[in-house]
Order: sequence, then C-alpha cells, then structure tokens
Amino acid sequence: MDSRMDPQYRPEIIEPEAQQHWDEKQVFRATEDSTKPKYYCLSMFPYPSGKLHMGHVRNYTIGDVLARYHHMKGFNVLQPMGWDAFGLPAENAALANNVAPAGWTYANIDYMRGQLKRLGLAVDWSRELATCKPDYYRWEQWLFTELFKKGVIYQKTAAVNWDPVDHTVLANEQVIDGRGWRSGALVEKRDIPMYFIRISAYAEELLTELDHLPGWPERVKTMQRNWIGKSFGVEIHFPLNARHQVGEGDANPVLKVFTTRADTLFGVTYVAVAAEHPLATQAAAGNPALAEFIAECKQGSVAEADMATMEKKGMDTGLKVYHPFTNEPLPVFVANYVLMGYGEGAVMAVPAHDERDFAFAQKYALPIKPVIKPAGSDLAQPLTEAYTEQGVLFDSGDFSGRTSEDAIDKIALVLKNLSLGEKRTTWRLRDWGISRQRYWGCPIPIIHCPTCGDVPVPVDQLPVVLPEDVKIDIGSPIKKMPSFYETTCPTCGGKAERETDTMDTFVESSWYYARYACADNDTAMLDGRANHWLPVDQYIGGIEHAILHLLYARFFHKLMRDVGLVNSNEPFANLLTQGMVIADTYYRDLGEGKKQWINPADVDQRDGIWVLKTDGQPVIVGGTEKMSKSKNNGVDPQSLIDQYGADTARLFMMFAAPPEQSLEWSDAGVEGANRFLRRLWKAVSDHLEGGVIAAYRGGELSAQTQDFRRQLHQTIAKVSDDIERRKQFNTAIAAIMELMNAMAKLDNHPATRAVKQEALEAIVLMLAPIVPHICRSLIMALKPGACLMSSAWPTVDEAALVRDEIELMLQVNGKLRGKITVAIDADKDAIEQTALASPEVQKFMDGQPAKKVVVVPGRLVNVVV
RNA sequence: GCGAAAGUGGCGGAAUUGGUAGACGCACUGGAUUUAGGUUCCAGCGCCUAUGGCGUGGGGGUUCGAGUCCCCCCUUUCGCACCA
Repeated sequence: MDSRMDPQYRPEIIEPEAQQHWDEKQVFRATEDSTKPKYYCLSMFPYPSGKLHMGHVRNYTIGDVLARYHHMKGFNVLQPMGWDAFGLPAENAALANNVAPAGWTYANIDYMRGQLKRLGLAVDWSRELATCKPDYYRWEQWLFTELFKKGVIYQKTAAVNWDPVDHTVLANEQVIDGRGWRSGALVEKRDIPMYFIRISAYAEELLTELDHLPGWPERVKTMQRNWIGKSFGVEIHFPLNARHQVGEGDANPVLKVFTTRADTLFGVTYVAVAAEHPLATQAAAGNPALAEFIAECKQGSVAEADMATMEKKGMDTGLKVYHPFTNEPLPVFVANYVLMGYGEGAVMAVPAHDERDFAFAQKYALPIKPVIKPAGSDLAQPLTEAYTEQGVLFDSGDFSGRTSEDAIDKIALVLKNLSLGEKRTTWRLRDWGISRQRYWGCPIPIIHCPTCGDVPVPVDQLPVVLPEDVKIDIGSPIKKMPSFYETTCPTCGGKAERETDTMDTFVESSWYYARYACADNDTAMLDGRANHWLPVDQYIGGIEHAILHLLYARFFHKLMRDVGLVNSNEPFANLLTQGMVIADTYYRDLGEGKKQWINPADVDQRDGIWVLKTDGQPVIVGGTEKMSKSKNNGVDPQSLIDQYGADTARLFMMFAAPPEQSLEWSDAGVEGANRFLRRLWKAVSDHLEGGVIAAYRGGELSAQTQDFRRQLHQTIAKVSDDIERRKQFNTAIAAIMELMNAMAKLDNHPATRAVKQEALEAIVLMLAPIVPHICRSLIMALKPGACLMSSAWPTVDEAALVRDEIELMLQVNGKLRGKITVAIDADKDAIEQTALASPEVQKFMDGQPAKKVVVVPGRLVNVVV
C-alpha cells in the first residue's frame, strides 16, 4: 500500500470506504465486558426536526472524539443514539403540510439517521430508540402507574395559557406579546386539572447531591441550586382582626406570609396578595372594581419572565390585617407581581428595604418606613431608593439595636411564643406538572371512572397506544376520538373514559439514557445491564438544558432508584455543556420594519461590500447570532460534508473554538481545516516516498532532531491532557499543527526519518478521534497491516523529555528585558547571580544594588531596582 | 425582573496554579512556482509620535509582577417551569 498511496486526499472515496468497513465489522457494538473499564459516552439525543443542524454536528463530534479516545485508551465504550421524537413541531408541521405527525417524524428520523452515519460516528446503532414508539413509552406509562399508586404523582389544578378564540391551550412559545400566535387573541390564564410529580419531595437530595458532582460545570450546579432555591425564613401571621390582648391570636383568623427578611417586620406598611388568593376573592365579592382588576391580572401568559417584566399594578382590597407586634392596621393590596405558587401567595411589603415594594409604594402613595441602617452610620432620609442590605435595626421596639441576623432569630422566637409564626424553610422549586393537552406525546395511562375515580391502567393493558393515523386540526385529535377515550373501568367494569392528555416530552428525555443499556428488553423497563453501564461517564449537550432537562433527569434517576430499577444516585458523572453555533446574518429592508433575511451561503463579498450572489446588489450585514430559521443564517451541514467530507467538518468544529464557548461559523475556517488535512495527507505521502522505515527505537540524533523528538513527546502529553482532562480540543489540534510545522524543517537522514516515522504514527493516532476516516487510511499506509480500531493511544517516552538547559525570562521591575539560559539543576543563588550579571540587568542597575530579586523556578527572574 | 456566564489584534481563539500577552488558524501584504486564476511553498503581520512607549470592555485597588485576584460600571449571550 505504501508506494501505491494515492498522492491526493480524496475524502469522497476513503470516507464511505471506512464507514462501510466499520459497519460490516460492527466495531462499535458494545457488550457488557467486565474485563475492561466501561466508558458510557452519551450525547443528548436529537429532536427529529427534519435535517441535522450545525449544533448537532458539534455535539456529536465532541461525543465521538471522547468515545474514540477512550476506546484507544483501552476502555469498553458505549456510545448510543436515539430520537427525542414526541413534541410540538410535529403537530405544527402536520398543520402546515397536511401530514400525520407520526409519518413526518418517522421520515425525518430515517433521513437524519443517514446524515449522522455520514459523520462517521462510533455509535452502536443496535441500541437505537425512538421515544414515540410504544416499545419505549409503554415503560414510561408503567412507571407512571407505579408512581401514581405510591402517591408520587397526584392531581391538582394549575394555570395554563388559554386562547379564547381557538379554544385551545397554548405553549409559552405560542404566546407572542400576550397574544395567541394563530388567532392573535389576548391570552388568558386558565386553571385546569393536571397531573404533577412530587419533585419537591426530592428537593433536599437534588440540592445536596450537587456537592457530590465534581464532574459538572460549576455554573450548571449554581443555576440548579438557585432554581431549587432553598431559603430559610420566617412564616409570619398577620391577624385579620385587631387584638385586644396578647395571646388572643389563636382564635383570630390570620393571613400567612413568608419572608426571608423578618428583621424588617417593623417596616411593613402594607401586605400584598396574589390575584388568586382566597382573601382577594373574598374582597372582590362586593367590589366590582376589584373583581375587574383581578380579572385583568388573569390576562397575559403564565411565563415567569412575562410576569416579572410587566408593569407592577395593585389595588386596595379595603381589607385590613394587623401587625403581629404593634397591632397597627395595614392595608391589604392585590398585586399582580405576587405569585400564588410561591410561599403562601402573600407577602409583607417593606418599601424601605425592598426594591419592588419601594416602587409600588411610590406609585400608590403608601408610607415608607425605614427600620434597618448600616452598622455604624445612619440612613440618609428620605430614602431615594430601597436599602436592601442587612444591617442594624432601629424603630423596631425591643429589637432595635440588634443586627439583622440576630433579630431574625429573636423575632421568629417571639412570634412562635405568640403562635403568630415560626421559622420555615421554603423552596423555589415547584412540583412538575406533566399534563399536556396535546396529541403528539405519550398518553397518560389513567382511566376516569364515575364510581372509582382515577384508576391507573393495569400493567396487562399497557401500553395505551397513541393512534398514529389521525387528521390534525386545532386541538388534539384524540380528544375527539371516542374509539380512543371510550373504555371500561378496570376496577368496576363500568363505562369510563380514558385520560386524553399526554405527558410533557421532558418525561421521555428523563430516562432514555438508562434505556439504552437494555433497549431490547420487552419484559421490563430496565434490567441489570443498566447498572453495568450507569452512571453515564460523560454526558454532552447544550447549555440551554442546564436546568430543566438535567434536573428532571436527575430527579427521574432517583425515582427509578427508589422503585429498585437502578442502584446509583445520579445519572451523569461528568457533564460537558457545549456552546451554540452562531453565524453572521444578512438582510434587506422591506420597509414597515420588515426584513428579508438572506442565508450566508447566498451572499458574497465584492470590493469590500456584501452582495447577493444572484443579483449582485448589496445586502445589509446584521449581527452574529445563533443559527436559526427565523434569521435564515443556518448553514446546512450536508452541503459542507458533500463538499469537503465529514473529517473536514469535524476538524473545523473542534478547532474553531473550545467546546463550551459559542462557535462562529466561518467558510474560510472550513477551508483552513481542509487545507490542514491535505497537508497531513501530503506529509505522509512524501515521507513514504523515501521507502518503508521502522519508527525510531533509539540511537544517536542531531541536536535539532533530538529537540524535535522532545517536542513530539511533549505534544503527546499535552494532547492527552487536553482531550482527557481539559476537554479542550482546539489547543490539542493547535499543538499537533505546531508539531507538523516543526517536522517540515527536519532533514532526511535515516535516523531523522525514523523519528519522522515515529512522529507521523503518533500524529495520525492522536488525530484519529477527531478525523477518523483520514487517519484510518494514513495509519494503514504508514504501517502496512495496521488497523485503526485496534490501535492504542500513543504513549509518552519520558527519556525523550529530558533536557539539561532551560531558558528563563529576565524581568526588571516587572518588565521583560531579556532572557538567560541556565542549567536545569541550577539553584536559586546561581540563577540570581547569572541574572544580576547579565548586561540587560546591569543597564538598569545604575551601580545600585538590587532591592529585591524574585526567582520563579523554571519560569523567570524579576530584579527590582 | 430574577438567576448564570462571557468581553483579549482586522477575525476565530491561546496564555492550564498570579509569572514571556497574542500559540494555532483565518484574513491581509510581499516574494517564488504558474500562460492566467486557483493550488502549493517562503517571508511578514497588536498599536503608536519606534534605541522607547502603550496595550486584554471602562474606572479604581492588591502585588516584585494582574488577561488571571478584589470593588464599581458598561455591553453581549443563555435560562426562567407548556420549544426542545
């Protein structure tokens, strides 16, 4: 093969050849082999939206590099792939194109599977799963019934976005500026019954276990901690009637509030309740204006970001509550910024020490009463803004003079003695509502019986199969399909109706990682193989999943543990959150604020200005944004692969940016990646023209070749560390490029050629996880008979790293002034003497002795004069 | 609004533990090769008033030494529970 090696790099020939070979030999098939350490490498599975986008290519290349690297390091690697196949886009596509969601989804899966295979991923396709298939979701339904029986799943009402024109529930993304996306009608909040999973019961464990996940990015853990939001505070009861003596509180009805700032209790000037609070409903009964205001509060979407940014409004209910200590009457307001779902749905308002309350008090001319001041100084009054720091109490009765921290404890104690409150822990985390009023999802396995109530579908009647042959209109077709919902009660045998809601698609993605271990099991959700492979050793996916998906999956793992399905506590040992793929945007102004977005592939730069290729007329350059349909700035990976091959696509993705950062698309960068691969091919081809030679095993080398060999082994050490520990592939590639540049300067003596053979073998193997197809061809050319998939990762020859001299930077007063060369074992005194004697230092000493000399071993000397 | 990150040449980025700022690549410039374009190869490439000085979003601080640590500010991005 060596002498007959094609002098041209032809990815269109070698890539299909390699893929066919791997496929036929089933080299990526994983079996439970306990003789080797296991490595379960998982990338977040794709939603089958139609075709692969660049984000997928990036995600799966990162995963593949890690999987292939660990394979070369001797691990038994599992890398599976599947489809997160239920979801809203299938219903939208069905409406737009008049096709059934199932057919659309399956066609997309088939197409995208082909695309993934063209990337050359080391995936075990025998474990492929799709969440929309009954053999997957039947186990989700089974677990639902188990959890329902345990009381972990329960029913209650919750607010949804209701479109009053289309008579349908809208997802948050279907609400645009408070209106339904299709009807344009003002959206309302509506309470409907839904099923909830008690994630709140696991809040403490979900929080504390974060401390035992060293392989997770700190920022993801911080976001999850904040999301769970454990806060220590005080529940305070405000009596609804004035008290005539202490201790009367017991029989007096109270309004409960929760606060983390009980120290500000004497600064309360009003209380505010949510629109849905019983007290608000009670007050509205005889107050039409208030009833109207409460109705107005129910307009708009349920999204928290919308609620938080809307104008803060309120209305006095006319009701009063009484301060638990001073017995002072306080007005009760209904406020649109108080959330019924958090704490007690009521807050005590302290305008002097809370920004929102301050703004609200100014708007409605409510009193602002400061009670906290910084330690050792006074507050400038009147306040121009809320003082939100903790400090020292004043004007607070017996508590004046205490610090905030001290006062919180003391106030809680006194309240407890009065039976008017106590210390409490609350959580921001709410139970997970999993009911969706949509069609394309996993049916909730519940039967509503007029006599027996909600009955879970018995195991022998599972799965409840979602009918796939349907016509899509506004609203879920199974809600209008008696053949689906008419049934009999499993308990009493009487007429009953099936639940027609489906589950949140986050449920499917909360346990798929475990199912890959035993996707072929048709008698149980999971078996012993799950415990062999779990936890996932490396999970890779977008940072946008930092909270919801990753928290739900952690939660589900604990649920599965507690029904005996898995024996570990956490699903993902190491997490890598990859950044977005972004690209420049181009547009033309159509007037009236409308823009025509133009794809980057259709523009060209001519004489410094960007023009549309088809008409040569200029276009406007927008910002660099996430690749998206709306900005038409997506670059199709398919055309990239067709033009340059999968290896170029993979190399560009890995080289352009470190995995956690966003990656900017660049046509020129792709060219550069391709150029490097052609140079690599040519380097091997040129080297082999000199004839077959064995890799260097020892013997005399010129100083230059010895230096190069040291660089080779330093590079092996660096690349291994970059991939394994730092997961920073761009610097690994850069180091290999540097090594290639250095190699090009070497001579062709036989000893040097042996070192080049050693270097090229190492370079090809180090690049193999990133660009496997070209490396398969090159290793076979370099070492006739070699097989890439059985080649081991190169090892560092410690002897090659030895050196006897080292260069130190020379600084004077912290500024670089020169360099000195010292023996590797030179001590501090010797280095200091060499530095002080150097002409660079003498120039600045001016005959004076040095004030100080700092020696940093192996790095630099700093002389202070 | 709340929570979390990130700002370094013309561009993407490097600098791993407070110790040579700008590795590697792109773009650009000059040269060689070529009928020409492309390719390939060689060299140069932070800025300035250039034997020196200034430079990591802006302002202050700690240190012999700061892109890195601390305080304040600005900008951008991500998430916010029914998009996945």
